[in-house]
Amino acid sequence: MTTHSFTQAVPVLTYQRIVEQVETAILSGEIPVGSQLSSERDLMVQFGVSRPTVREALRVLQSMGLIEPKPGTRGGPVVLAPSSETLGRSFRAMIGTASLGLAELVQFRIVLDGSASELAAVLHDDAQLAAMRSAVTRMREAAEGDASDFADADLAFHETVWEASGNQVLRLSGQAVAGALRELVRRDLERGAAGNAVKLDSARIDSGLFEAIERRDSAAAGRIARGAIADRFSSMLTERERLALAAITGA
Amino acid sequence: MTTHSFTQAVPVLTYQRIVEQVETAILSGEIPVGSQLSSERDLMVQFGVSRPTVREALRVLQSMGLIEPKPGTRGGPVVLAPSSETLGRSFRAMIGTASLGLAELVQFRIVLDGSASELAAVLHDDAQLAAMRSAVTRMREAAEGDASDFADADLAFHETVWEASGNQVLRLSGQAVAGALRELVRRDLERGAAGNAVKLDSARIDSGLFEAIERRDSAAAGRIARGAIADRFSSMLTERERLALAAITGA
DNA sequence: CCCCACAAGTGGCCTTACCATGTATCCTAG
DNA sequence: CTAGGATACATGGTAAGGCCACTTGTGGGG
Repeated sequence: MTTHSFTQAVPVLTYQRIVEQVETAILSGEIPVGSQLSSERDLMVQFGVSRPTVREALRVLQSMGLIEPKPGTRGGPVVLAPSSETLGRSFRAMIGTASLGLAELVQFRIVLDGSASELAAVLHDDAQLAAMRSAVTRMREAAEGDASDFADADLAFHETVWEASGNQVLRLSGQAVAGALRELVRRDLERGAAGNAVKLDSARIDSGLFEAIERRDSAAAGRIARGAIADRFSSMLTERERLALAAITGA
Repeated sequence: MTTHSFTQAVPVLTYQRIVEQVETAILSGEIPVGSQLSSERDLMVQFGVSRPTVREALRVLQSMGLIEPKPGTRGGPVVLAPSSETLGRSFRAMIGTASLGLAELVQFRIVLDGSASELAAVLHDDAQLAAMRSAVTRMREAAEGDASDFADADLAFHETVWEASGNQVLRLSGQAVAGALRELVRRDLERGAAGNAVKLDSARIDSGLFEAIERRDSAAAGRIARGAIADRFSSMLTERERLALAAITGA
């Protein structure tokens, strides 16, 4: 018996082949951004398939953020400039569908925020520094006032830190995980008296983080950012989970 | 003139509304992973639309990695467990269209691998340790042999580290970014004589990482993992990008 | 008891068709 | 000659109906 390695004989879906052809053509630059493909009716003769099949392929490409429909004469799908939107959606989908424990999200957030703060300390510019300063000020002002104002300022501060890190991936994944966490702890923040103390604490810590970034102290910025999140959520974790956190907070 | 804030009057595409409904139902956990939706023919009466419209919506959900078609009696779209595949595709798409720099991806990988290694050092169990040991051994054996064997062992090693970190988000994100990077450096690894040296280096480094994890030295594991990736890709980065890397490698 | 053939249901794909809308052209009024 | 608008055409969005290959479940025969 000759052992010959055969290749899989799975049927290749026709709409998928259209997606692949167009996708590689776009990613390789063969089809430049801003140009437009033939209309659905033209594509259906070019590929030799029916219109619904062409449309399914175009929908997939559209959901990948590669094209956008454009009606009218001289219309046709236009090739889009790549956007970070789909990447963020992928993160959200992954976090949303993965049945995640709070500890995993907290760990991930610590990792992201810590690194982003380290990078921001080295790479920030004046405008970003000003934005951070204003956000910290707003946090302090809102610490005893409306919870949503405070949350907005808090979010704006971290948003700027992510931006100052100069890394889109950090920013997008940070947004995704922060959003998921916010959902989980909403009740925790709103329950009465303890709220103000927590907010004052957060304001003080973020203030310290800001100063570390301002003096470009990368190590301190990372340490503060990591510790802040660990403290913020430690009361909601088990002993074992707190122990694991120690490994990445560097404390 | 009364300034009343009107809401956008853009027509909402029907297939898009189906996508949104199903998406939120899945992401909120209302439809559990592993279960299956009604068949296309049932969905088309539930939503009161035609089958092509249902199919377009299902294609989009499929391209997001949320569902998978399943033919046959008692069939219907099944809700998938989260995968790193779509996230990796988003990375590759953004790299391909040059809206994401290699440096950002490398930074992200350093952050993820470093933290995963720190966690793995603290949290690993015996089975995972054995798997890592075997992978490292296979790497050494394949260092002078087939490139794909080596890559497989290398991948298996890091896979186990991610798993040992006990954090699904880290694992999925790590897989995604590693997959995207692997695509980019494939040529780099295969080009002739330098290949073996690179592979021997990698094997030696991973071996050191393994030992650090084995003796539960979290700090060392993180340092080695970060340095390994920084070294591996430093030749593909600019001077300024290498400088930013220093902020997160802790070197 | 096991195995296999058959029936039913599913996704994949096609054909045809209609509608609302966006674009371009041309024709008219100034 | 120009500016404006009405008209015709092409585009995407959606619907209805139908065929095929394949997967699955089940019941009948060994």
